[in-house]
Amino acid sequence: MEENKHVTIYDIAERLNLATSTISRALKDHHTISDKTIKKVKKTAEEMGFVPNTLAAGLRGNKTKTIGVLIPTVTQPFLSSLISGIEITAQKSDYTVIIMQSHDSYEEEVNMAKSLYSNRVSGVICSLAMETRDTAHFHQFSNNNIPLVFVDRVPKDYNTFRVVIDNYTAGYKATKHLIEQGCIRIAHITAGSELGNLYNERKRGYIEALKDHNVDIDEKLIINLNSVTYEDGVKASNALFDLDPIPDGLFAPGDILAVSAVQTAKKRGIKVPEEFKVIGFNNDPISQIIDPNLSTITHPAEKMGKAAAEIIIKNLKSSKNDDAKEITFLNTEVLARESTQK
Amino acid sequence: MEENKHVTIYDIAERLNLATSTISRALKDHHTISDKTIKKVKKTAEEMGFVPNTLAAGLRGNKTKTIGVLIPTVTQPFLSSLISGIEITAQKSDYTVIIMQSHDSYEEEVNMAKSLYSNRVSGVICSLAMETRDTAHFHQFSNNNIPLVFVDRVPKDYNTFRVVIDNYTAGYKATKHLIEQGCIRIAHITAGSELGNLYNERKRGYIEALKDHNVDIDEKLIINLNSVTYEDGVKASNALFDLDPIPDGLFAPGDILAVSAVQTAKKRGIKVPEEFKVIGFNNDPISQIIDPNLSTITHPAEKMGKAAAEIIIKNLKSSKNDDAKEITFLNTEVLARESTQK
DNA sequence: TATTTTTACGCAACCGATTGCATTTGTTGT
DNA sequence: ACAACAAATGCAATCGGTTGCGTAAAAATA
Repeated sequence: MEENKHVTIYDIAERLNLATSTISRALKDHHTISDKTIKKVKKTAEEMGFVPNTLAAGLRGNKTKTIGVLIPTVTQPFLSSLISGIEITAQKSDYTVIIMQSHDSYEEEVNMAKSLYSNRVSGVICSLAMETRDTAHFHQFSNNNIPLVFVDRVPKDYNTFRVVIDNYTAGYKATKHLIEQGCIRIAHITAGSELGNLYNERKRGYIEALKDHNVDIDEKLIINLNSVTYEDGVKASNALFDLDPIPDGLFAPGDILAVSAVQTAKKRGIKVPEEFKVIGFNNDPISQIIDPNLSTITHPAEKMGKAAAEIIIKNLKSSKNDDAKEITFLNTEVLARESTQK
Repeated sequence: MEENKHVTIYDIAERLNLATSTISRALKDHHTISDKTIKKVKKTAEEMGFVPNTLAAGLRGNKTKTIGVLIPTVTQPFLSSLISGIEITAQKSDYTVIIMQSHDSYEEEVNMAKSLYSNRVSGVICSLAMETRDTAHFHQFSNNNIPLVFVDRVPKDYNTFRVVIDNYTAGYKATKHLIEQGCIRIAHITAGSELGNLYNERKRGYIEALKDHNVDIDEKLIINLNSVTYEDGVKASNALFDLDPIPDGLFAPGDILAVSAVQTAKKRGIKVPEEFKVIGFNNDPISQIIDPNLSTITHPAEKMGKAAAEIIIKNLKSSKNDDAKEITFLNTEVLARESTQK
């Protein structure tokens, strides 16, 4: 059992008969160190298998080159793509990413925020838990000048960076697309949520599009859900199909819901898209698997991740206390596929 | 701009006129500290908004209560479920999880392993990158007594913990299922990979099942891929459908491949399962979305994650140098759905 | 050659929590 | 009332890089 103690700069210093400060600077190509020494140090460090202790550096400098990511779950395609984007950008600037899942629980979110703070992350990227109504647990970051970026599910009353899509416009576009495909009784599924007002926004877009195109707004066609699981979607769809007449279109604010509607329709012998057209949201992988292929709204997950990480890194570099916490809007598009074909 | 400096145990000590050692111990319910003091300290800590600095503790104790996870990507359903399992277990014991993606690149894997080591993770859970042929970059963990668990895509010649399924048996079961459903010309798609020999194992199971049931082994029905993307699957399927006669069954070692085969079949007017039965692998979400629903082999991702994390934590607690690095096998099952119905 | 400037490196404090050991306070026994 | 012992707390070193400041050596200038 080789119990190699970690190699430190002290070990290198001793071997080369230099001061630790010299080693430290040499490893960072500090200009006051001669090229000869730098080469010598680096070579020796390599030979001895030196790996810097991030903790020590972080403790001393009170910064860690770590970005904390706090999201509901990693298993949703949108969120795992978001992570992917964050990670790609972070890695380019040599940042490490810590990922924590709130599982949409407020309590867990509070704990994990504390844990991230405890780990002295340099910046935080967060998509709020469904349950979250209060954002006080993020003050610890704001107050200590730790850049904080909310993504997608963002609080509306918090002065910090936000990376989002324009949910209103996206909802409008989706609904307009259905209208253009000939729908006149368009249903909508929505979900209640105080802080993450994205469903409300999508609904607003839906309503406005109906108004603008003189399509009747029928409250019976709007179903309100507490969560957006497949099962909820099935229930909502069945409720819609129990109506007489059934709606001829549906704007579902998520592909899972849309897929559940398509499958429920098929089960009940309702033809998609002939009798019932559906447009989803997110462009999840399943949207291309289902038959008929699902029309949907693109949700630029990876781009959003990259944008969020870039904001953090840029902010960390400039270290100016930019009070301007801008909101970044990314584009969405209608992806017309089979499920809304005329 | 409130520039709150972080509250430390020194601040608490000063306020209460106690030594930092007392504070530190009080916060951990050390038995040598009186209940009165403990309560007082905890209350004050709470009031002052104290959050322990993980870095300082980690530096001092040379342990961080952090588990490093090094996987190809977070966007695959299997891997994101794996993470989920790891996270759930880790959280129960108050461990933090750092996730890094190798993107199936050997070079990135080497770098990130170094980064994890640099961050002094307490343990490491890894699923190897496709490219990886050499595991020397994991010695730094083994040599320093940092528990290392490989999951799913594991090296065969490395004496450390491994959590896997029995790919051979799974492949055997899948193939046997097709035979039982009446298939006699069963195709198979496989992928080359030195270290992660799981495709080879699945193929072995396929071959053995054919032999055991006196079904002809036809090399033309075995397609070898370099990667397992949807596009590759389409190519492979088309190659199979170009044969005359076409195979009547396919064991695809991944649901993406299986789905691509089903869709390709449908496009070419081949009826699934009547003319062509397919069984996949993993039980990804898409397997329940596709029409017909895909028969598949369960792959207990979350369980594997939990098991891996438990091994790490258990090992860290006992701190015995267990030389017995056991291999944990988890069960798989055939999930018979529509795509293999008689 | 003496003096100023530049270059290269060393010294030591520092970050914040932990912990072995020393010390003080409190309690029990006689 | 005093030794003997237990309980509660303090002291100070430690983990490993980082960095401001000081200084010796080398190079440039007078």
